[in-house]
Parts: sequence; structure tokens; C-alpha cells
Amino acid sequence: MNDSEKKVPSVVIKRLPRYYRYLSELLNQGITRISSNALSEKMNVTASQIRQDFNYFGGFGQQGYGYNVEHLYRQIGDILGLNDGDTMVIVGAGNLGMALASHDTFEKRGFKLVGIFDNDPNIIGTSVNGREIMSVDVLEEFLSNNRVDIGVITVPHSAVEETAAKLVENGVKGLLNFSYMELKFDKDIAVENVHLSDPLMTLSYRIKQRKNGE
Amino acid sequence: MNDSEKKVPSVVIKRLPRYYRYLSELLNQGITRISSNALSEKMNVTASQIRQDFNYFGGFGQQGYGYNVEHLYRQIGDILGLNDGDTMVIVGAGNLGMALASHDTFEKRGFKLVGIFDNDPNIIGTSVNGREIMSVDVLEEFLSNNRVDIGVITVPHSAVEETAAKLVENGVKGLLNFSYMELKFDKDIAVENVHLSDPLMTLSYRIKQRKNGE
DNA sequence: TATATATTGTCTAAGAATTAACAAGAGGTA
DNA sequence: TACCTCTTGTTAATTCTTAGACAATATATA
Repeated sequence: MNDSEKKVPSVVIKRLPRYYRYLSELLNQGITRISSNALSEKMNVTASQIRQDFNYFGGFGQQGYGYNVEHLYRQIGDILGLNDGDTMVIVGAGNLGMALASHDTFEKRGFKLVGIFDNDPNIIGTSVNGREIMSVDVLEEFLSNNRVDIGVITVPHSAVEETAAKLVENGVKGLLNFSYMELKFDKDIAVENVHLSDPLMTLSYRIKQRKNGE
Repeated sequence: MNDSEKKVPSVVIKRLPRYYRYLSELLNQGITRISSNALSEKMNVTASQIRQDFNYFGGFGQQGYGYNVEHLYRQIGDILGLNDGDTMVIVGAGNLGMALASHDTFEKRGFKLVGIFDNDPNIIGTSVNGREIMSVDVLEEFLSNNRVDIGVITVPHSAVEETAAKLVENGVKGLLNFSYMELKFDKDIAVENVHLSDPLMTLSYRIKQRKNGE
């Protein structure tokens, strides 16, 4: 029943986005309340885990009633910091950068794309999703003039370190890195490394298991 | 020392792609042998975990020597099924589908893209990465005429279920699903759901922690 | 209002995963 | 060759995570 006393395990944090997505779906369906049991069936996890997870943050439910979907959704959003209006830039307007720039889910989750940068003269000045692609040459200037919380890195392998350094030196607090080289920074900078081929590889493993009659 | 006797925990499987990437990097650097200790420093995990992970598959090292990088790389590739020549199709040639189609990492990891499909007449017939985009109308026909192991789903939310059903009914063994709605199938079909905004949300959480002076 | 039902928050037990420790054996060196 | 060093594979201890159980308490109902 007490916030912020016990340290929240990172397995729990990693599960929050999933709860958030399911709750968003329930909201869309007009469902206003749900019990841990009903949610557990939808999500294929145990009700106990759901209750325990929520209780790391103080417990949002009511005995005999369950959870109010909208309230719970807001609370988890708050915990995740989705209501802070975090801004982000994308560096690297290749295929992946472009895809992310036009990916509406980011905005739906409360993130605001404020700039997209590339070094290719052929695409600088063109638009994606109503936003003009700027030159990386003006990235640092842009960062000093605008508060940017998150840098999304979709540049080629060889340019990752330099890009990351520029972003961090100019005040960005978190990096979402899509290059296959993993970035590390001291602990005041948050980094998430995303490797698109990893799930494909585990998928391959599981297909192989099934073939061999697991 | 004994393969396939003890069941391999899925946490271990999830770590294999990461080992694979690091080993690939070592190979590129011409490093031929490495100890669990040296690898642990590079990867920021414990040496004990590395040895224990590898031992689920029988142990690939030699006392007093360490691990042969190339051998280890091959072995992990085999375990993951990356040397089986798995084929895949991408359904949905929007921004994300296009990005994945031109993502060279997939090929580098041993997957072969054999087709890409969309329902938009304006892009059907155009090319991405030297490959012509086909109509979803011929997807089923294509699947009956070609062995396709993996279906990558990058269609809009509303078309996910239908697309998945078509793929599975026509013999695809695994699905890589990028829609925010999670897919479930009975256990003879392997499914990996990828949610691009999830790491962004956990990143947001960690930024917030730092702000509040964690 | 009284009672039955539902459902949480929390405590405890069980199970998994990680780390630590170390004997056994290979490689390197004098 | 003999000895020292390195490093694995493996067992044991510890820590973390999940699941189970239940008292407490709210809602719903008669």
C-alpha cells in the first residue's frame, strides 16, 4: 500500500507497456471496469501477477469491484511518464527512420516528434508526414534551441557512436537505438537498444523445435 | 554435457541472438578465441551465465583455452536454425514493410525474402530492393506454389487477423507480427509479436526516474 | 438492513534464474 | 617433462520471480 518504498523490479516495468496496450483496447471497446481475473484471461497471465504488479505502485483497485479501466490506464501512463509530453527527434531518414516517423503509435503514446535529420542531400528538404527533413549539420543547433528528451537513432552502423555522442552532449536524456551495435552510456542517460532481427531469430528457433517434434 | 535432455528455459533462448551478434562482431574483428570472462566484460553479463547458457546445449569450450569464436558462432546459428535457409514473405508494404524489406540484417542472419505483398493498386507492381510488390490477391496462390516458412505481418490493425489466417492456412510455420494487437495460435504455429512503442515507453519510464533523482 | 458474493491487497510458499565456487583438465612454459 | 596458469563444466548457494492462499472489505441483492 506504499508507493516508491520497495524498488520496482525491471521485469515489472517491462510488463507495463503491455498492460497499457490492453487497457487502451478495453477503453476503445467502452469497457469501464475489469477484474484482475478477467484481465488475466485476456492477457494470458495469472491474476496474481497482475495484482502484484499493480501493487508495486500502490494498488489501483477496489475490493469487490475490480479496477476502473480509465483510471488504471491513466495511472500506468503516469508511471511510464507518457503524460509528460516528451519530445523526440529521429536521426537517420532511411527506410526505418521514415517508417518510424510515420508510425502513428508513437504520437498515440504521448511522444511528440519535433525533428527528423539525415545527411543525404537528396532527401534533405523533402517531407515525411508533413515534416521537413533537416540536415544533420544543423542537429546540434536544433538541440540547443529546442528541448528534446529522446533521440531515436536509425543511422547506419558506422555513424551510430558519433550520432549518439552529439545527442547526449546536447541534452537528450534517452536514446532509442536501432543499430545492431549496442550503445552504453553512464547511468544518467537511458538507452534502449532495439534489434529487429532478434525476434526473427527466436522465431526461427521455435519453428525448428516444432519441426523436430518438440 | 548432454544435449536436449534438460529443457532450455526461454530466457536462455532469448539471449542467444545477442550472443550471436557479439560473436559476429568478434569474427569481423578477426578474433579467433575468447574466454567466457572476456566475453562477459564486453557484453556486460556474468561469465557464469555465459558458461551456463552454453552448457544447455552441450558446452562448446575447452578448459584452459576458452571458446573458438567461429565454432561457437556456427553452433549458435545452428541452434537458432539460421542455417536452414528459412524463407519469408512480408505482407503489408507500407513504410514499415518497406523498411524491413530493405533491411539487410535479415539476409545477413540467413533469412531469405521471397515475396512482398500489398493491397494498394498504386504500389502493386513497383519495386523495393529489386523485388516487385505483388497483390495480396495472389498471396494464397503464391504460398501454395512456394515453400514459405515465415510470414511477416505489417498490415494495418484491422487486417491482421485475416492476413494471419491466410498465412497459417497455407503452410507458414511462424509469424512475426508488428501490429499492436497480439496474435495467438495453437502451439504448432510459432508467433513473435513485436511492439515498437514498448521500448519507447520503458525508455520514458527510465527518463522519468532519472528526473526524479533515482 | 442483513447477507451473500466478488475481488482486492498482501503474506507465504514454491519455483526459476542467477551468481558463486571449485574440481578437473587443457595449454603454455621453463 | 613437470609445473604452473588458465578456463571450462558443473554443483551449490543465493537471489529473484511467480503462483497460491486468504483475510479484509467493498458491492450487489433480497
